[in-house]
Amino acid sequence: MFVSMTDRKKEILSLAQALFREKGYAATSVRDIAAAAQVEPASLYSHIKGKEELLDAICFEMADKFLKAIGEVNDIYFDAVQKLAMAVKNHIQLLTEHPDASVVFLRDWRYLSDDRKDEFIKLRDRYEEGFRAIVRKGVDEGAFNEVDVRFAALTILSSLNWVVEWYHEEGKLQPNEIADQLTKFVLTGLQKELPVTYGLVTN
Amino acid sequence: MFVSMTDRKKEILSLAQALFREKGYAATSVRDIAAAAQVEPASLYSHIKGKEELLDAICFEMADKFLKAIGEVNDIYFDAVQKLAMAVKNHIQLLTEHPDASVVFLRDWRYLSDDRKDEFIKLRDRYEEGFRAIVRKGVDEGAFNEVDVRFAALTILSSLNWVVEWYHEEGKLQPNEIADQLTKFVLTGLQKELPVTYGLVTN
DNA sequence: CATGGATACGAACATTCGTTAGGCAAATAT
DNA sequence: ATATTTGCCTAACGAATGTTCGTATCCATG
Repeated sequence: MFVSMTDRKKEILSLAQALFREKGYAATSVRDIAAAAQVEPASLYSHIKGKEELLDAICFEMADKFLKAIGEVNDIYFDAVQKLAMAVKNHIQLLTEHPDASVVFLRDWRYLSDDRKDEFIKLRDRYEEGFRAIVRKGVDEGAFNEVDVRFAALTILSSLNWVVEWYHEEGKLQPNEIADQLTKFVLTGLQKELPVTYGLVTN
Repeated sequence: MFVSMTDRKKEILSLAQALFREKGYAATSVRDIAAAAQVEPASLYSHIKGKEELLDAICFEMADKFLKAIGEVNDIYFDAVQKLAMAVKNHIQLLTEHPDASVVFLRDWRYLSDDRKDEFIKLRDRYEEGFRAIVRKGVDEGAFNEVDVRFAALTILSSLNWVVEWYHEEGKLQPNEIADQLTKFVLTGLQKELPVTYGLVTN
């Protein structure tokens, strides 16, 4: 992560991520970050232009990762169910691989400057559109129920995103298992299919 | 809301809610709230003990509402599916009826003081336990798939909570319609049940 | 050896922060 | 009519905020 950067700067970004996640961007001071980096506050400015650059880097790096992930899915897979499964898997993969950055990405992007925030929202919408496209494809092909596409895509993403709130690496569930369970949940829901009664044709 | 309070204090709390929602608790200053109330900052302290009292009131008022809602559900309804439908309906009802307070409740509770935060988390866990109980009941009765109860309850709540991010009162979907769609989604998922082939007994 | 970038420092800046003190006028209660 | 409460004011406090300035040290490259 954070390519084309000094090692020290990457380190600072990494520390900032953790602090932003823990306390929130607005409640994290430059002095907090400096303390974490074991450096005087002023020294940070040898590496960064300002506090917002840190937030900016985190948000747009993650946006880039998510967009690449959904791009691959829509390039490679054909079946809507397969696409969805892969999109979920990639999404969970990113959330669990970069838990700090993900929380900041999901929660603190609105502290970006107005211009950058607008840009960010566009990227996020492109990502959501990736999910909408999958749902739409599923509906068109008759594989999915005729749901409101926008509504469904947002609901799916919602159920995925909360994972960062309770996921810990020590936990018993592995990212792929989480993804599998979520995919199954999204596709078939909670309710058990009632077994077809012997001899009765229900259609 | 905010029973046993001066009208003026209720007004201030209402304004604070909107600001906290818009900018986040940490990024909202007492002066912002004072300006919204068209009053000098110092005047607020005739009504409140401090900034945190506002956050505290919002979080615990909402916690109370949510707990009452799930309490009713578990008192009245018997069937797990019915319980779930009602829990979802009540949850969406509260989210859409108090959108500002809900966002603060869901997002900014961690800026409570350590003591109050601990209390809050207990209440939140009791609410989640209400959902776990429903899922558990459904599994025990054979109505639901044999899912991880904790995992399922959190996923359901996640998919519900994101509603506050995109719900606007002008929108075409009414709270009850949102609740119905979400209930259906949670119960049966996205995938269309394949029609049973004529004459073939699939069980 | 000289140069320049990377990294860090102490000191200080202007602002903003949450909050307190003390007072004053209008509304309310006795 | 008097006393009390309510609501707001001006002024100011100390602390914390993000950031700038000028300088010093290290290290790799010319």
